[in-house]
Amino acid sequence: MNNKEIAEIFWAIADILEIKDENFFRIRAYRRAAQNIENIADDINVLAREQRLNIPGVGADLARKIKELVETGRLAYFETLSQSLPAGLLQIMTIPGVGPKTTKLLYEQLKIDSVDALEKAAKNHEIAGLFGLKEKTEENILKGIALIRQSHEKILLPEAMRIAGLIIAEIKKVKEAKQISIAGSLRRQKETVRDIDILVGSNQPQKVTDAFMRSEVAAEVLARGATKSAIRTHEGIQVDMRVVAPDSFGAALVYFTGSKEHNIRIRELAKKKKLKINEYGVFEEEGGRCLAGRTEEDVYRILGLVYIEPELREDTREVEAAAAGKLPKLIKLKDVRGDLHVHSHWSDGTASIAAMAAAAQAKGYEYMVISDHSQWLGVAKGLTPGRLAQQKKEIEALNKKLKNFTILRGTEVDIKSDGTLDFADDVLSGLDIVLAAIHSGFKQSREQITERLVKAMQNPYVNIIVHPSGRLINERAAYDFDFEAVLNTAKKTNTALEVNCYPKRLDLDDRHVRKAKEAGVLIALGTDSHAPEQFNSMCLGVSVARRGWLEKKDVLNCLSCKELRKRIKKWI
DNA sequence: GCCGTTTTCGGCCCGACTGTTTTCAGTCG
Repeated sequence: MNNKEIAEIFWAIADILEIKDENFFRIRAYRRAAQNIENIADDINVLAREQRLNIPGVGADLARKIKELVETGRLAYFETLSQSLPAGLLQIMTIPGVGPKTTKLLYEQLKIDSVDALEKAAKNHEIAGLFGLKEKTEENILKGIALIRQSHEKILLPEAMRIAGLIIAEIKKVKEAKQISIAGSLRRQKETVRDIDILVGSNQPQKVTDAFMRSEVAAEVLARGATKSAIRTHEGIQVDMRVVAPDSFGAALVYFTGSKEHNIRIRELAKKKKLKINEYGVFEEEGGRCLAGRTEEDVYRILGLVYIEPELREDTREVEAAAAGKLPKLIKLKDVRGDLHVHSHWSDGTASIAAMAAAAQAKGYEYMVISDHSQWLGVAKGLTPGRLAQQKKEIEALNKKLKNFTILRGTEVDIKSDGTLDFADDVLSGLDIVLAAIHSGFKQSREQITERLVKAMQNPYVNIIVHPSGRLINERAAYDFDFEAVLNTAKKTNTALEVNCYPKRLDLDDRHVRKAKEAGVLIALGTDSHAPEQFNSMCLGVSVARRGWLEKKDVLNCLSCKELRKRIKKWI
């Protein structure tokens, strides 16, 4: 049973307890634990086995429940609890606008125990007339059901940024909008987001809201209050906007950026200092004097914290680090000096090496690695050693012509299902840099896949393992492998691990990146570009790196070309 | 159910909008 599965059970327990109207704080405790279990990259099985379950929000009781789950695959408490309510009630609770109280009411009064039954009842107008419910609620329930039946995938970062950009452009036309910022999980640069949040500083909320509603992306108005409103776009994505006075913009930005857990943490901290923090500012508990609010920096400073970058605001020890002045100085896009993973039309890319080099140079890079696929990957026109030798001539000729730019000769060599590499050592030894990757056998056992990765890293010529977990967001889960074992070998063999910047990959993910840093393993950023415009996705990899607490020194391609060549040498 | 620079007991973040109400509960973020 993995972290995700155990977290799911805790989320479900919280929902059931909520329907049963149990103690709110007990419910919150389950949710907090679930969130934290999802936030760590450590394998919870290993932690449980080695008595290392010191996860925030997990006390003696939940640790015992985790152990039970890990050891038996079941949890007696959860099974008893689930049997006390129909499973369909949890589904009903996922309908927007329908919470635990309504779910309970519907079940007790009308025996509604599934989304289908609820839909039928709403259509037959059986709901209006129940205590506190009328026709409008029936309408909203039907709308909500339609919504959850659409495919409910979270959207990828670039798509969310595109939509946010269109709305911001519209709001910018309003001269009374003094400050505009994205907020929420999008500002924290999570790899996928469920909705888009926008914050505006203005003394004329009415005018700003009008512009928001007018935006061409708006398909439907979900809520419209004096300062807070929401729309749904044609793509079905919810966009929330909040307008506050410019003097409150910083406090509101902190509040609206979240995460929820981060907000709770700093509000608790404020309380200890006899302060109250809300979206309008930081106030003295007694007297209510406002001490900060205009900028985020002010808000954090009053709390005794240095500024915390949005990407770190996940309540994963960043508040403690900020209090101790030990936050990392996060890597920035402009620190990146080259791209370590680029394809050309020699394999499955669309452009020539020269065209790719020109695009990389336009990005201000000093170098790029041409890493076309190896022969085994037939679908990608993988190169034979013969064609690799021909490619060498082309690259050497280009390098002679190029000024202040170097094309490094590499390969993305396939790690075959038996763990051997697709090129012999004498082929690999002739290259500047070697990337290795798994492209097949995703369903092999944890031991087999771990062994393949470890074996590849032990090869004296392999410098980087690319897209190490093999996941495709919303499409394919990562294959199962022992990440700690991979880190240990990476450290021992001076092998870097990639953050692949392709929007659907972002692999490693932020949690694993942070573990890699803690283990002293270098990270390589590679766009995996197959066309010139794909160099743009470097910013996504940088976001993952930032969310993983990386600094410039943790990233291989923040080095100059010369330093890079030195740094990747293997000593085994 | 968790947790401790007041505490091992008694706290636990804060406010807006909707739909239903005549002052609020439920839901959401």
